[in-house]
Amino acid sequence: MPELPEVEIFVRELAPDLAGRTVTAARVFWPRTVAAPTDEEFSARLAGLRFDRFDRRGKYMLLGLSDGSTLIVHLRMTGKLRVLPGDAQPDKHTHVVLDLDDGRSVHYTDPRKFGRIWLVDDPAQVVDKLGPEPLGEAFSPADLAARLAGRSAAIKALLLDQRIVAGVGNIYADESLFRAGIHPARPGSSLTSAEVERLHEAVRAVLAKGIEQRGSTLGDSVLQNYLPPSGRPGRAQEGHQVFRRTGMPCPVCGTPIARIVVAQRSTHFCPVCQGGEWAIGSGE
DNA sequence: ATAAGGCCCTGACCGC
DNA sequence: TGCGGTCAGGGCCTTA
Repeated sequence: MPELPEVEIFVRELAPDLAGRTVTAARVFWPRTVAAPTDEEFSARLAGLRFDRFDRRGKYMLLGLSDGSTLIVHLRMTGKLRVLPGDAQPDKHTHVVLDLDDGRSVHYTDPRKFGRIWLVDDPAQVVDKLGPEPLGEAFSPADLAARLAGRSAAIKALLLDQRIVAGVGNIYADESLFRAGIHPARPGSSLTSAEVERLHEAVRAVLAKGIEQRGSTLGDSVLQNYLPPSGRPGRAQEGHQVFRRTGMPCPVCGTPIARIVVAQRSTHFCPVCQGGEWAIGSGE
């Protein structure tokens, strides 16, 4: 699933291909993919606009256009954006195609149809609820502690809440909690300040390494959930310590990695390294 | 206000 | 081989 590192690589790879290109036509095959405005208005407004800015907020791609509006793309589970030759045929999973003035086309494909695209005047209309960028200065141990205060939900669930911190998904949540040595089911408010500091460091380190390794490509055929526009798979999955490693030895202590469900998400952790002795109300 | 559960979707996988 | 059932999963919506 594309999370912050994967989306970052997407934007970086798309930028040189799209910069200065003008959209000549927009074709929508699955209207629900376009969250706003209506698909007719989407196509009508997009024609004639030129890409000139490229940014990311959390897991959202922000593609700026020449009239000041922004094309926002969220890939969710299985969305992909590729720049293809103009004669490339849309396949059964292609939901939106943007034709460009250089004869090529941007294809949005998404087998799960969970991804969404917006065309808005102000990106805040879509991303204003997001918490701080984890790699930015606004994200500090104090900020994280404040957002966790009084929260009884599992820390794993809170890490997945985009209002706490933007861009962390299932993979990097598990990896961050492992790096910080924190059990994923711990109530958010039960973390000590030392643990919050470790978690803050872990989130940043894990995401930064994910970007460095160009994201995690956990392929399974059509559902290959992440392949950047260049088609070069990422390598971050090779560094995963716990994610989808159920039963395999913990890289630190050798204990088999366990899998539980937290917040309806599969969750992987080391029962020993991640606080085997924790219990609600036990202190320490 | 927070927490928990359902929903959207469909390929993959399992059992028969 | 084919069919039915189940699962995964981010974000949004509803319910308590």
